[in-house]
Amino acid sequence: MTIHLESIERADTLTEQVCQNLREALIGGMFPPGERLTMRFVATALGVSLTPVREALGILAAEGVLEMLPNRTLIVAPISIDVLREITEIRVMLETFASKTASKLLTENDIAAAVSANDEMIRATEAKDFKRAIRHNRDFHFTIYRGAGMPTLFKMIENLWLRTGAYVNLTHPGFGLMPKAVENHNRAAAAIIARDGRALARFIEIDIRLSAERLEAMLKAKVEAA
Amino acid sequence: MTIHLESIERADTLTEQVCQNLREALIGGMFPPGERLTMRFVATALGVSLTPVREALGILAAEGVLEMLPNRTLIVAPISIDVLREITEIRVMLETFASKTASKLLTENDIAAAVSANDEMIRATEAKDFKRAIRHNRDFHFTIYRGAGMPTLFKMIENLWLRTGAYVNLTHPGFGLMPKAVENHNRAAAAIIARDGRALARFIEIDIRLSAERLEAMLKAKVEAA
DNA sequence: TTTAATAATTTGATATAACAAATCAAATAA
DNA sequence: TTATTTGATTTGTTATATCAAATTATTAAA
Repeated sequence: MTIHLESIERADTLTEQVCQNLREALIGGMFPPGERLTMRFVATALGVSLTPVREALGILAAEGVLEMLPNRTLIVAPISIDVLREITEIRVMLETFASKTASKLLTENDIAAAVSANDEMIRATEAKDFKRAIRHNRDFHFTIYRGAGMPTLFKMIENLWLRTGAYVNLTHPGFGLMPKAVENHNRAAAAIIARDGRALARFIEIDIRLSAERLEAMLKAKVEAA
Repeated sequence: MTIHLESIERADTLTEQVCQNLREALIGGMFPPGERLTMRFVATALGVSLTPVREALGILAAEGVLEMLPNRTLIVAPISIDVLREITEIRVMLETFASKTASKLLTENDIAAAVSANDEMIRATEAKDFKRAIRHNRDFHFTIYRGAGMPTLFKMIENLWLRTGAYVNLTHPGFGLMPKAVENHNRAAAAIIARDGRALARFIEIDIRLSAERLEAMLKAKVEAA
């Protein structure tokens, strides 16, 4: 007899949990860039010992999400304008490639999910619920990128998003309301439905560059203020 | 009085040293893909405690260089053909971009270094000293990529190289001798001197695809053998 | 001899202890 | 008051101890 049972997944390691926890906090804009993260603080906040926290922070630092100062202090990595521009060009390459690849592979479910995420995002923006809007924006993009079926590419894109994540909460309010951006998003959704990879890639690129411009303006303002 | 002293760099953390050590071993092909790495083995081999080893392995695993099996065992990440193709496409995008950017920025020293690395690589290949050839090939490529002045991009490229690193030592002997590859390398060197970014990018792409084909053939042979 | 059950060993996960470097606070001297 | 020095505290680094899961070795049963 061969019974088909679901394979039991072992519970995540504490390190993985801490990592994920911090990632979500970063995406949620809980820590502003430059904020210092001490190990004992994170450890007591999450109720674990130093060991898994240290490992998690080490991983995030290796990914460039956190930055280690010469004193060995870890801070949420601030982004210079140069690095932002660099990340933007890389994002354009990777995300347009993922979009083109995905457009042929997306299931009907994927398409429905992406379109609904887009709708929800616009609705949330209109309701000025920016946290929700940001989440749905993420869902929209990542539903597409995941659909490309390329795990390495996906991970790389995720990482680049994470690195700007701490800033997104700061730029988005104004950005979400821009008619240009909304219109662009809707066109992207239409391109998904039509499985028009080239068009989708074009709109994704515009989306990336629009938000990068936004962020750059914000960074410049910050530099001047200092 | 203001004396200008060189800033003292703190010695690397044990974790960083272990990380670097393992990276070099991987590049050098010391561990075949699939090889298991136990923490205690690495720890005693390097004469440190488990803690820094565990952190280093965690980082390498997060980077995809090592793979964690369901049992929590860490092995040198084997590469499937699908992932190889994925990595190849990403490499083409990132490395041609880096090449184009670098061609305008390279200093005369950089150019000299790249050209000399190329010469050395060909000479080492002719002498059938493949270890040396591999090292100089790396130097050639990374001198260019570093010249783009894009730290994030550079890190990403480095990581992709590392992931195929464990295989390179297996494919290279035959590859290095291919007249097509040698000729292509020489043309790339000429393009660097001429600061012809577009041409350089073209040759880099050919180089990537040639070696990827090589590797893919090897992987297929391996799969059949199993 | 092969299989099943049990014991011994290895290995990864986590917490804690100990130390050194860095930071901060308080006290003292200018 | 301002600057300097000393002392106390925090923080990162590393090693070790402990435990549970997994693997391997051994023994007993078929």
